[in-house]
Amino acid sequence: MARRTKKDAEATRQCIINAAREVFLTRGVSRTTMEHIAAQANVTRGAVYWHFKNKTEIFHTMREQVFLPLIDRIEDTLSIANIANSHDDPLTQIEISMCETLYGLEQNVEMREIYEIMMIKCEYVDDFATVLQQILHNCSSITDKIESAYLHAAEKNLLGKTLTSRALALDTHLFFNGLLHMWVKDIDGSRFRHQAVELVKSHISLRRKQLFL
Amino acid sequence: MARRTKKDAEATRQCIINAAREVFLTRGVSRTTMEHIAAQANVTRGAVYWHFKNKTEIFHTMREQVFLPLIDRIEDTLSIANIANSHDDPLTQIEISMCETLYGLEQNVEMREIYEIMMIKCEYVDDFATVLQQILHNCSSITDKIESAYLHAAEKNLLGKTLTSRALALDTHLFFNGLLHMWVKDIDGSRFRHQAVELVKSHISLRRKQLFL
DNA sequence: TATTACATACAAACATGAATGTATGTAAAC
DNA sequence: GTTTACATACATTCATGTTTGTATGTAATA
Repeated sequence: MARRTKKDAEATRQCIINAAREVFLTRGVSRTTMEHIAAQANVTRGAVYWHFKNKTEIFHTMREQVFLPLIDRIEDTLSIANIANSHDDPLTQIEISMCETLYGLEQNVEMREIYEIMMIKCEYVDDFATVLQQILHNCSSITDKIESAYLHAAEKNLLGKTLTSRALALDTHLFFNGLLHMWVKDIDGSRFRHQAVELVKSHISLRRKQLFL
Repeated sequence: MARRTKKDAEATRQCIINAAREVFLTRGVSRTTMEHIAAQANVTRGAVYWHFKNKTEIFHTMREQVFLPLIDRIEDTLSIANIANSHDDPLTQIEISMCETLYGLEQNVEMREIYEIMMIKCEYVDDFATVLQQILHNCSSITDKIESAYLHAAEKNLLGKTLTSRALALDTHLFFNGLLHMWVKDIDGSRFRHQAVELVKSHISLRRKQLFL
């Protein structure tokens, strides 16, 4: 086949990224070869090497395409401005933020698959070690956002316990991190997925001050 | 080199397992070759193939050697008999169980490394997919144990909130799962490791009924 | 408008280096 | 003497990256 138009080329490129995601998911990142990706995308390795330097570059591109917007959205939902302007109280906002992510996982196949790849189909060594650093950085950032939401909640006297907002935020973040991991590992959906939202609500309600004691 | 005594052979075998762990940690499981392992153990591939069928078998052996006893210990600490007989209350028992695991991670290099390998240096596909199932099974079991501990706590009127023991147990388990993940990923120890025990205590104290309201 | 010159988007072939598993050799233990 | 515990050598497969070939798009030129 000969040269295609720019639009076609871009389609090919995206096709390769999608193919990579599918193969990564079934074979794991390390065991996936350029040939696997090419075959899945119905092109030759030549095409793949034309668009990407190597497998690592495909991985990073794939990740950034779905993951970074996602992080942005979470951070946005939990931003101070959003918390302050919302008609929901801060605790509900935290709850909503987590539920939205879960909803995204349920609805968006790409997102679900990339999460799965990053959690249990990828080895964080060499070129991939930097991703870990980015993840840690994102975690810090999100925890900070949650903390400030809890601070707001404390100001509004919504919290029942005397833990610091920092401790609450870390606890929430670790809970949600654990939940996402189990959500992904629970492939058949029987153990966690069906009750994930309930678990989030329980988690938040544990923090809420009980009225009418 | 020629034939050694049985004792020597067993030492060689263990040496290979240790070598594998070290190489898995730095190179990831997939990218580790039999040659890498052999070199690290100061033997040839011949020796490795004599003791193990292939890399997967080494991995499973390594994992079972450290991980299974660990699970047993956690389950033991949280067993009904232990909870009932202890002079500590059930909530403290849960706290102790988690702290003991953290202490183990801090003290035991092998345990720490294997955790790290299993969490971020291994792709759960093909032969390794079964490990995921085992992990899920262990998780269920531990969550059940935590739940029964919370039930005891409820009976003793130690809990502050009206959540079910099941919900509390799942929340705790997810929290701890998330904590372990961050503990492992936080290689330089600056973000989580130093405050891990505090986080566990905060988590439990959130559940405890406040006296003198 | 037609021609020219070049860049683009691949396919196909090639060269090289691993990595695996197996087969064979061997010396010492039992 | 036989088995054990390896080391060494071999055959084969696989994956990578590069190079080369080529048909077409595209833009400048005349």
